[in-house]
Amino acid sequence: MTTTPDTPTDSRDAAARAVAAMPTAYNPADHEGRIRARWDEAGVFHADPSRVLAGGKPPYCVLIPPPNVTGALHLGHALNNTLQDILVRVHRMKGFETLWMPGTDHAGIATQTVVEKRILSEGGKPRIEWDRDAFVAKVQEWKDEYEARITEQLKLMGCSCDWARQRFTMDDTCAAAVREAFFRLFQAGLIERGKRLVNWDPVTRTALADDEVEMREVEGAFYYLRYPLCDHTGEPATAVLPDGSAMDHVTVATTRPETYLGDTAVAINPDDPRAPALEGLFVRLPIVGRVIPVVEDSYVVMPDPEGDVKARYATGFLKVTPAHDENDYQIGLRHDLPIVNVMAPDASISDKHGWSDIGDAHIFLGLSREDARKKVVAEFESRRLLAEIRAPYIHSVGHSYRSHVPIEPYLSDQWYVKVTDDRLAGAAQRALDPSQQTGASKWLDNSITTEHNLKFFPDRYARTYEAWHENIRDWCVSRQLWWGHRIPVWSILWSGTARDGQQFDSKPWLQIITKRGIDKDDPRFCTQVEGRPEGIVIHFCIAPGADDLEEKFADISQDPDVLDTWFSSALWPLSTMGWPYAGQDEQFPGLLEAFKPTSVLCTARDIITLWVSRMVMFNTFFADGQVPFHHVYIHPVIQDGDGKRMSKSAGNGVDPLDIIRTHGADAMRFTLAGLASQTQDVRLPVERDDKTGVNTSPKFDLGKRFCNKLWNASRFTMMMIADSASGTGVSPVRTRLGEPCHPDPSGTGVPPVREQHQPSTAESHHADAQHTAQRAVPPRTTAPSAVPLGELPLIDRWMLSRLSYAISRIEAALASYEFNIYAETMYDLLWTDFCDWHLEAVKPTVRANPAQQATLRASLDTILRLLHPIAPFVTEAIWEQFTSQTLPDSGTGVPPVRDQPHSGTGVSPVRDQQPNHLDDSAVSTSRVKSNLLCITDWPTPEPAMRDEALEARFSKIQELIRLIRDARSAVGAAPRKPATLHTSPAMAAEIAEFAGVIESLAVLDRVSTDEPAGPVASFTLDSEEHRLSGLIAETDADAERARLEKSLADLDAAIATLEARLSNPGYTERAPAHLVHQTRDQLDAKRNERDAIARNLGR
RNA sequence: GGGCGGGUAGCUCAGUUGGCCAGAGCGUUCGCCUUACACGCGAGUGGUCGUGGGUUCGAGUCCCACCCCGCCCACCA
Repeated sequence: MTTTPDTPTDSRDAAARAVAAMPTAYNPADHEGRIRARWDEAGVFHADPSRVLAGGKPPYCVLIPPPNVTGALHLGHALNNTLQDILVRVHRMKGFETLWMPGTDHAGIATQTVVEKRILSEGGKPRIEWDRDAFVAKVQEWKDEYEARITEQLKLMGCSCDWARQRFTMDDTCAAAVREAFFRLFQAGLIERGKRLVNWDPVTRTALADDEVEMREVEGAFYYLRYPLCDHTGEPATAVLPDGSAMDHVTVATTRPETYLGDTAVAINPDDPRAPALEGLFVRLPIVGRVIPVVEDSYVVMPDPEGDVKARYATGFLKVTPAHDENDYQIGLRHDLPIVNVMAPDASISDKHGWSDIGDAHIFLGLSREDARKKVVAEFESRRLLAEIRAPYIHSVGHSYRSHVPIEPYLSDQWYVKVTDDRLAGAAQRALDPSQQTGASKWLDNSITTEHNLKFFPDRYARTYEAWHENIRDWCVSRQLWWGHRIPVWSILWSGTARDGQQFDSKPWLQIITKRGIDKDDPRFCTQVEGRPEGIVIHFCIAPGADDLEEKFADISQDPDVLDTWFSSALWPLSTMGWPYAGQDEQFPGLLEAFKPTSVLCTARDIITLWVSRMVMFNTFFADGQVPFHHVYIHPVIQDGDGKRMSKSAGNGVDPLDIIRTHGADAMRFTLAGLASQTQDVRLPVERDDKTGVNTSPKFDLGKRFCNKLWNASRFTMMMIADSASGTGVSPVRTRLGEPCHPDPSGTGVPPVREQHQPSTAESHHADAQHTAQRAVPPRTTAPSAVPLGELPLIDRWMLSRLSYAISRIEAALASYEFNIYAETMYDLLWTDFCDWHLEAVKPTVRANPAQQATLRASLDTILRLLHPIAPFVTEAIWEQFTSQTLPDSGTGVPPVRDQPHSGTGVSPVRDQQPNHLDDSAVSTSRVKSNLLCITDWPTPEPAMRDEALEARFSKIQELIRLIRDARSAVGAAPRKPATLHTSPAMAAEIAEFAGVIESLAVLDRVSTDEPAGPVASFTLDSEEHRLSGLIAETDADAERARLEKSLADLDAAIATLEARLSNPGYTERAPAHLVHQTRDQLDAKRNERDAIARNLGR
């Protein structure tokens, strides 16, 4: 069955010429565009749910965290998407049906803000003067521009997204999901209207959610204001304190004097000794003239010079401004105080929003809060009512995360999602994997069953998630913006009493809808009634698609507000898959069934509260307790070299496209992957290129060099193969796979623990449901199966062992999302093991040894496969060459589309797909099926190939070679000057086992067991002395002497350490015997080495 | 104030359950255009592992306290 395909010799020669024609440096720009086009044409990134549903393939799905359409992608996006692409590509190669869903986020407030700014900077009119629809159209233009740009950037990075399914959080599909979700929540009583203090952004003039507020340290001041005491009529009054002194005013301390206009009380702690004297008294607000009570409230901090910050600054009297401070609002509720709002939505002082007793305070009207502060202070000072200013006072103040101005606590009517309900926060909390729950959560009612298999990587982030739900507050979802999903609620004010003098019944809405001819039992709407001073407001929420109902409400105004952008983001796992109409829409056949829950969410930690939590809450609510994803991988945040956040305005940002241009996409990806450790931040030193003005980082050079190294190692490998392939091209040696001729080195018959196949991320959580599918992915190997391991030269067996080790290590790293280990393993495998040792070792022999060529082929094959997810372009480019060389009859015109891989029995047609056999007929099969690396199989570790004993032997050899090179270098001998090694018979025999490798690598002309004649350079390995002759002339003896002196000193130090350890009775008595034994051996060895060197020094 | 992460070579970072002389890349020094790669090859130099205690025969690793840096949460008296 082992026929050799007849391969035209001239084709072989052509292949050899093609390899020779490869440039000596990898130039990414020569390849990336072409490779991208090939992927595109092959359509290999398009997921087909039917392949999952038919039971053939296990699913693997990743949802992109949709980038905001506010601007172009930055380096953080590059990291985020590189890591996702790595996961997706690995799983695609493993035979999973992979879906990476791309898309963008409309980013309501952020986008509206940047567009407003741009319009103004281009001389346009402010938003308020625009027609709403026209403005939204303008934003839409911006969105189209940036969506296209972002998509292009992702493609340039090599992201293997399913572009045909790209979504936008405000497209029709997502809009339908938003309407449906809102309606269902409304119906379930989880959405309600409330008049509360909200986080108000006076610049964008909208409410913000709690987590859209960022705290910033500001330098402020404490102002001490005097309020004259009076009685309830406003007549001046005095209080007599316990110490007998009289008091005609109170002094309040505040950082916000301008809010005094809205004060409706002054509070004192009931435990304050002065409290009884003030009982029943009032104060008169200066200028305003408002008479407000002194109330007792234990919230008030009593002054204490030794106490905390508050106590040190406190006077014991607290001005209470319910409309402009959350705590004051609470005090106001407790004491039933009036609420006086003295500000307009832009935070200027205004009497139009709930303030009528202006008095003489009209002088402040119209001022900004900043100017009002100055003026209030000045007016108090001129009236001798300013007791003191203590500055600076450093404190943190909430700022809008978009406009960056201080947040104004502002009383307004807003829509809230009651996330404090057990069905939302509770369900989200219970979704957490039990292994990551602290057990202390108030939400853990185990009588409610949900899927609980949401897992965080690294697991510490589970605590962030958990803590968030413990203290969560209702989510304000209405935004006073134009860019976003309009709230589907129509409201009407029902004023006064019903006709006929009757009180209206509990369902005034009945009259409203009856009048409109709407069936009261129509399930497509639901209502909520809100009591207000001016009457009753009835809110009608209309289900999506009920256009006739909307028409009937046409005379009632729809809520002008839009939803918080995170509302639609929270639905991302559902809306991207076509929920809620997935079943009825041709566009989404089987998507939800096939790919939900998704495999992993890959994001940065700042998004855990904003997004992750809300996705889980909504998903568990809308999808019967199902989690939206099994794993949440939180990757580090990239900072600049000084640990500062990268930002455009700070000028320390790095543009991914610049790096792709200068270094190539693969170089960027490799470097970024190497940064992705388990820590929370990583630093990337940023340097500015003075010529171009472009920011870059020396870190990316590593990736560039690495790609170049791969390119050249591949070139060399292919030359070695191509040269020799002009004969039969096939080894005469054939064997069966999986039958190691080499005895199991460990003697245990099992591979080391770490080498065992670990379930991949997706495999583990799909384990139950996808059991059958799992078996459909058969194991494969990287072994050059046609040659028995035992007949390969030792150096080749060593290389295969290193390959096997690398595969297992990468497998483990991927399972725990340790991308840096993956990258580092590839670096060591390619650079150190393959290039530095294996290629160098086989150079003299490989041309004449087909078995060694097979090893080279297997090595390159495995390296390309393993590296492809990190560096898809360069590996794919080399693969083109590699496969066409292996199969010179390429160009058949067969599209490089693989028909369903791994389908069927699981008995291994897969083996036929490996080009790494010596059996070229097998390779042909693969060639016909596909020559795209991105859909070629992922290597699995072959335990038989791992030979730890051999690796240990070769480590010793490597040490020997380093010592020889060191000696050569130290005595200043020419690098290529051959030397003779004089060694022990045992070592000579071991060297012989490696068949010339050592002689070649260490530049030896001979290995001898004889005594050397003439001057030598000597060194010791273990306790044996080795000498090199033919290297030094008498004149170099001084250098050799100096080198020996240094070795001697090092050895003396080591011996002292070991002796000290052994002279410690505690050590010899209590340490494990094998360690003590080992230490004794070491000491003996060091002493022997020392003696040998001393002898050579003539002592 | 509560929580989390970090402090290891000049720089950026690894260091798995405590156990040979603490590693890598970059930088730097010396020598090399050696049958792919000068984006390269070979060999060096370089560390009181933030500080102080403790546990242990043995601590970068475990415990306690403290000092810096960063992040998250809470807080405009």
